[in-house]
Amino acid sequence: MPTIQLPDGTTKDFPAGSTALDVANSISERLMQQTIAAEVDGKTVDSMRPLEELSESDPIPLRLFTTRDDEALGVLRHSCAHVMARAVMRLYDGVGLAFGPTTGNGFYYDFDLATPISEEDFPKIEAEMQAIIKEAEPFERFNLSRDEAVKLVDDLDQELKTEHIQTGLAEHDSLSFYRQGEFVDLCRGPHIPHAGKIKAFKLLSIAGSYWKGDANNKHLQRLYGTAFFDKKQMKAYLEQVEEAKRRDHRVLGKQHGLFTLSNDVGSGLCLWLPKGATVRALLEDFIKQELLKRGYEPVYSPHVGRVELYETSGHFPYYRESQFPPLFGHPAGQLVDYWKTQLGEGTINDDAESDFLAAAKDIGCPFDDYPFAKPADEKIAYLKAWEKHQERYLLKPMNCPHHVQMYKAIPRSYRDLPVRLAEFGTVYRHEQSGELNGMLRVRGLTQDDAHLFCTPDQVEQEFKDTLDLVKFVLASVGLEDYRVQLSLREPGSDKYTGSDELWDQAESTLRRVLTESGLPFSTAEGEAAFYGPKADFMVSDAIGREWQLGTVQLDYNLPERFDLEYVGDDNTTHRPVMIHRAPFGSMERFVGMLIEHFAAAFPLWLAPEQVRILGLNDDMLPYCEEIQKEFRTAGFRTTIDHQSANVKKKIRDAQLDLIPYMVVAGPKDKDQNGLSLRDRLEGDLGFMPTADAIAKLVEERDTRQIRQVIQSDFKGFQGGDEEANSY
RNA sequence: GCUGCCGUAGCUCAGUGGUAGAGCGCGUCCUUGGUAAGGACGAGGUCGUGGGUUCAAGUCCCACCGGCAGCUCCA
Repeated sequence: MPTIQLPDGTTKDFPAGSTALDVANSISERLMQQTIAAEVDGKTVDSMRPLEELSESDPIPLRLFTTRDDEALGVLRHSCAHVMARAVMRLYDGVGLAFGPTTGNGFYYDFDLATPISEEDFPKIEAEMQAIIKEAEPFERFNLSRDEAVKLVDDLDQELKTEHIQTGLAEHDSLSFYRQGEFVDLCRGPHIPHAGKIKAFKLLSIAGSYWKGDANNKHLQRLYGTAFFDKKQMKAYLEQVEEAKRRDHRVLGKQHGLFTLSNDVGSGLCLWLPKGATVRALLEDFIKQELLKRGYEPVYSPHVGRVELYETSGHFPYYRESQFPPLFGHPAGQLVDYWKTQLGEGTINDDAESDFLAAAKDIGCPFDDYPFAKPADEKIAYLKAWEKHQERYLLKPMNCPHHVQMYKAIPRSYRDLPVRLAEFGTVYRHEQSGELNGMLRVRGLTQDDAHLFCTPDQVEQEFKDTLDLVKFVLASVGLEDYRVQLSLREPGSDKYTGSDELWDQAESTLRRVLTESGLPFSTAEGEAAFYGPKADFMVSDAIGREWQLGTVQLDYNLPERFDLEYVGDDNTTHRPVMIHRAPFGSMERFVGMLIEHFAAAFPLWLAPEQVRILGLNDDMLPYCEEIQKEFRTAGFRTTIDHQSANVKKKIRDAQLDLIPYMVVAGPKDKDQNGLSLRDRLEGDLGFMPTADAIAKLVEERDTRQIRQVIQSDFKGFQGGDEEANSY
């Protein structure tokens, strides 16, 4: 007879075999109706399984998940994925099932299917799903031994499931399945009690994918959908998706002349047009001012560096795949580089080697004493010795090695620390072509970068100050809603550099400062950089989407690799600690995100064009110019609309151009030495003296007021981690 | 990088084998007006690039370049 403990601490005995639904029913029938799943010992479980099967604890701690809980929504969606798979199997022959997990916004299922599915097939599939839901059949769980499980999926002709049991699940002795009518699927669960709980669902898109995410594996068709407990929530979600499409920075960036991409310049190489450049320059100026106040020093570094520099830092050849190829001073450079790689991989033969030497000789490198008969590593050493005298440059993939050289340029005493070197540093990364996305993912980007070199004792204060800076700059553009992800090392893993002691110290420092800061944060084990733990800012935008922007990283690795030192108060040398930090991340990504956040309607302080002056007729042009002069003197970016059109047309154009303020100037305004002001949000504000209008705008600009953002009440959009329900 | 789809005027798009179209924008002229589109006329395209098929290619085929969606990746 199990004893159940509810979250409020009360305990109660139930007959053997009682389920979470029985417990809910004992409280009220209504609660039972709303119960979707349960939590036992911190794990989400089926509401229809006997509780004593689920826990050894006494009493058993139980929490009921109802339609109001996010956990329940995940369970619902996963069950809906099963319903979708069942519908697809009814409609098509020879459907192979792969995985069908939930995502932050819905679910998908991967199918191995000869017939291509297209969006035109969605109504058909949705109708079949609706029929299944109407039947409201229960989800029934059963366990099988490995052998029985293999036999079952074999009988069902599910080759992928067979493979998965034999490889991915090799360590499981017993495997769970769920049956719903004729549909049986290998699945960890949990599920909703019956299909009737799905009150709103929709298929969203079809896409290609690969078995287990590997491009060498079988190609699959992935069908995406979403589900909710009621139609209203789903409608809100779908509207949010539409709103996101309307805010696409690639469309708005083109429409408003913010940035452009050119085939001839190259993929992922963003061209900042005057208006976009204005926004960026304002943000950069703003940050520069702030950094000066906080003790940072500006530096500049070139866009290339010798390959040796990145060999020392450890980024070359490790990240070679995502770097632009090296620039070689000698024509044989590339040849030698290639040959070295071949030697390293052991994919060579004598003929190829002779060809290589002949080719090298042709372009001026006889290599007379090449160690022909020696092992590959001696040959590599020989070629490396040659390379050492050659020029080999890399477009810089990060700024740290350059800043490190600046630190090393002069001897440092503990009295000089912390040293804070800041630069808008442009770096180049050869991202895969399929990854490029407008300004959000590019190949040339400018980080609002800085490196802090400090003593171990100073780390805590510096980290605290950095958090404070990030909070301040985000608030200045109206981004107040964010959380921090603290990325820690994976315990027991050997892929990190630095002693356990340093890591423990670094991680506990970050954790302590984050806790004291009051910022919401979550931890992610195994997500740390190889050189140290980091704190990433996950920022929510106006319509509730989350973006990873700024980052703060502790680094014990580069100081070691570059042998950085300072002289301590004990007159011996010590190793400084480095902090990498970029509040915006990159200017490209940040401005791209801001375009979507504001839907290109930038607040007054950031608007490329702040005030547009509209004359009532052409006779007013001289007066418009007088007004413009006064606004310009006050530091505003303004233009005069010279169209020979009526004021309605000029206002419409200015509204569509998202200009924060319009000045309408007619004879009546001129007579009274003033203007009529129009706010893009409020409309006509009526007549006011020019000085008053300017004072009003100066106030709004200098306090960096944010007036136009719609704050969404839809939370969790694009949020949340993927949940792997399918084992 | 992989799979699929796409590439026509500055922008958004129509045009499926027989001499290139619309709307918006742009230019000129008329209009001179009070808070989201006044009117007329006009300029503008070797249809992404290179091959091929055909009497004939924007249209069909191939390759390349670029874009989009998804996958994979992101120091």
